[in-house]
Amino acid sequence: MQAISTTPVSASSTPRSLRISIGERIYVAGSEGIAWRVKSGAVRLDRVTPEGSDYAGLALRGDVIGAETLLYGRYSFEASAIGDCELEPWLSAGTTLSGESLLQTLAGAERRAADALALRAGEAFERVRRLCLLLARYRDDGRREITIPELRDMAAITNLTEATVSRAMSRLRRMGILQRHGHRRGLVLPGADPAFAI
Amino acid sequence: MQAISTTPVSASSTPRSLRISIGERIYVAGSEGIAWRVKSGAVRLDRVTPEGSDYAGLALRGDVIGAETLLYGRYSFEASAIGDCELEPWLSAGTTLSGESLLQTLAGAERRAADALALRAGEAFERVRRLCLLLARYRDDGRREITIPELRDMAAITNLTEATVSRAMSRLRRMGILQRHGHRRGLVLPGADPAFAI
DNA sequence: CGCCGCGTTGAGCCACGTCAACATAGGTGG
DNA sequence: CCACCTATGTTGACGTGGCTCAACGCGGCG
Repeated sequence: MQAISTTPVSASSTPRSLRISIGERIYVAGSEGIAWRVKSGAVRLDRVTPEGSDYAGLALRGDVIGAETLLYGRYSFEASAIGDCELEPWLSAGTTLSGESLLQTLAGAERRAADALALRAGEAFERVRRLCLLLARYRDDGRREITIPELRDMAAITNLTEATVSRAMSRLRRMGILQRHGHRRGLVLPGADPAFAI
Repeated sequence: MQAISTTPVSASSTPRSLRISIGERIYVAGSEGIAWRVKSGAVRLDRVTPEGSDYAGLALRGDVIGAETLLYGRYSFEASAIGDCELEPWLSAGTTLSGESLLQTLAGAERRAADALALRAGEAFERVRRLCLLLARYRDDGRREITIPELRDMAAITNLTEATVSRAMSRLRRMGILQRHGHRRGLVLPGADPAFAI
């Protein structure tokens, strides 16, 4: 984990877009910065408490992170990339706040929160399978692919242990639902298995 | 459970505020209506799927429910009162959308979503205890009180079974953390136990 | 080369789910 | 008023899914 927050992006020098690699911190709670829209990838949000930081939300393509900076100037949560991410500034300085856009963001946040809650219900295998579904994206050839996050992150999201997640992933591979997942994290092609179609 | 959605509240006849009793449906997914701010009480949100409806979020005092109606005119979720509620219309027709207010709502929704996620982590007793804390409110005399939701709702929120929640509630009572909770749901006074102070 | 972080897998155990019986409150109709 | 029914909550007995603990494999890096 390499923190990029040591060189915070201020609103005055807004870049076009930002690339973050899997495993990297995007920002820490309490630091200054701007809001971002996730163009691609997956982001894990954490709430920081005196006893440590706890998983507190998920952001995927289209979601906005750090919106609270438009109010307070500082991030309330901590964000880390759990897949290679591309971010773009959201509502860059000078742009007037569009009520429509804000409402879209609010509605999206509520849907995503429901997704995150659902990932903590049901049997272990089902949870991991649904998480993979959520993380999958379509390629140009119509097949799907996933960048598998670290087990630690998948475990936090599903509220399972790393061992249990590992067993579920092994089973997904044995069943042919996931292909090509070696000993290291990386790109995986979900099969065309109809069971994966839901 | 008595649905009030059969007489939907249109934006043209906006009431000052609305009182809903514990157990009643506030609105169903797909129906027309307006957005509400929860002045007091607790609301359970559900996502409706072909296989039934699943718990999808919690709204407490200050939170906004049904904001998506400002975009689509219809509710995406289903809402039910799990405590006696007082609701007031949010951004009634004619009021211009305030970016500030929307951002406050967005930030609040994200915090609440994090709370809801946290209620599905940790040991059963801890989860139920934290849920009670979240539902407690201060009275004029400085003591706290809770309207205990139905076990079914507490079970859905914490992702436990009703039996397990019942055992946890019994233990809270035996420990003196909750007082006066008979065989029926109702008002309960949390004790001044320091363990309850967190 | 040796260390370290991450992932995998097995063995055993326990917190919680399942199932069931019962208690209590409220409603409804006689 | 009681008799009865239903919905909800309580509690016990028992089974099990997932946690714990541990050993090991593998890759990256100094």
